[in-house]
Amino acid sequence: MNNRETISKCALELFSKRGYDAVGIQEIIDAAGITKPTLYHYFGSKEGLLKAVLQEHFDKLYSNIKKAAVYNGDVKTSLQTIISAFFKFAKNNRTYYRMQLSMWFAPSESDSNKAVSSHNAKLFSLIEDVFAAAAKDHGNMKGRQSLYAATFLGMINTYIGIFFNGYSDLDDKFVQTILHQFMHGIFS
Amino acid sequence: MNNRETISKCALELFSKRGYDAVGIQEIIDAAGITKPTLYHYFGSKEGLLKAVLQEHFDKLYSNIKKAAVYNGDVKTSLQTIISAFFKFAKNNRTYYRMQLSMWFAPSESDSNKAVSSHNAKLFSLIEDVFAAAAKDHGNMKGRQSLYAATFLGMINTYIGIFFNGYSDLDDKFVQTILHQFMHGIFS
DNA sequence: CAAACTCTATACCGAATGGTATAATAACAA
DNA sequence: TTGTTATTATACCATTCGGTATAGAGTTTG
Repeated sequence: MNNRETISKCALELFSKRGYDAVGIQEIIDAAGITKPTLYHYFGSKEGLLKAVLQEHFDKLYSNIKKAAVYNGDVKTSLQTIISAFFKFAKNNRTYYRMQLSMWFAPSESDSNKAVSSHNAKLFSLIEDVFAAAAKDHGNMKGRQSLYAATFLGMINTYIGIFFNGYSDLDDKFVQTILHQFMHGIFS
Repeated sequence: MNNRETISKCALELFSKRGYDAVGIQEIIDAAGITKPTLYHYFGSKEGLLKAVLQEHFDKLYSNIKKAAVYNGDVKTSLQTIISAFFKFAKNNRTYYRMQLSMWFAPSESDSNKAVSSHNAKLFSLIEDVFAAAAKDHGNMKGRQSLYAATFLGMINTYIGIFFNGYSDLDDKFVQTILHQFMHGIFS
């Protein structure tokens, strides 16, 4: 592993554990065993480092969800596929997803939230599009894509948070639970 | 309004908007129009200030939820009352609830999360107790109080977050939605 | 070999951080 | 009036913050 990767990895771990604002550059370079100019050579600034770290992992998440977020005529199947994709990613990238989750809920004018907000918007519109497409077959869903997407993502993240806190595993039974809950909220 | 209250109010607004770590003492005293020794006289430290601000508002929230979290034989009614209590409080204390929410999702080793974790635990056990009591009438709920409480609180906070982001209002119809969704998750 | 480029270390910068020692002011009780 | 206590301001502290100027080393290219 080269210095750039080492820095990125250490930064992710520290940001995820203690938060972006609370972690100083000094701490990162100590953990990575390098010096400041090396970090600034690769990332330019603390903010640049955060953005780079986010980008790396988000790209993976985005492509996974993009593959999953396809409406083929059956809402239930689509949503189930999406939930599974999120769960799988969260399990395989716990440190990153923890950080992303905390930044998503961070104050709107914090650097953390600003850094993830565009990513979240991209993810959001992916989900929104599914509901928009499904609205053609289900008239009662029309004009509610945004609300549905927000609710759906909120529930997914709720369950991932519960998983992180050890209250449950993210197994197939859980996928069914969230799916049923959500569908019942929509169609009743 | 005396100096102590002014400081507390300004700190809440700044913490809620930009996050605890990102806000410096200097900024708070500038906003409050006082000087450092005054702040340190009343609160002792930055952490003491945070704890005091949290305590003030949490006490109100806790007593509201405590009144609402009573099981009288009907799960649905109990949960509905709890949801309404949360929604009402969130609407009337937006700034505070926003901050609490961000701190609840903050990294586990951050000062923010440490400061709210004990409060959250108190709230959590209030809800847990309701499910534990209800389990006497519904055998299938037995031993799952923790999971149910986590899910239930997660859904409530999801909807409050959606409300904060402007996707919906927290009206009675919304209470019904979350209630049905949750109940459907449990009893199916 | 020499020039150019990439990467990294020493040593430093000004500004901001959380926090405090000292003392003045004000209110109040004896 | 005098002593006491609570409250506030001036001025300061050591440390840490994010960031950089300079230059040495390693490798590549001409």
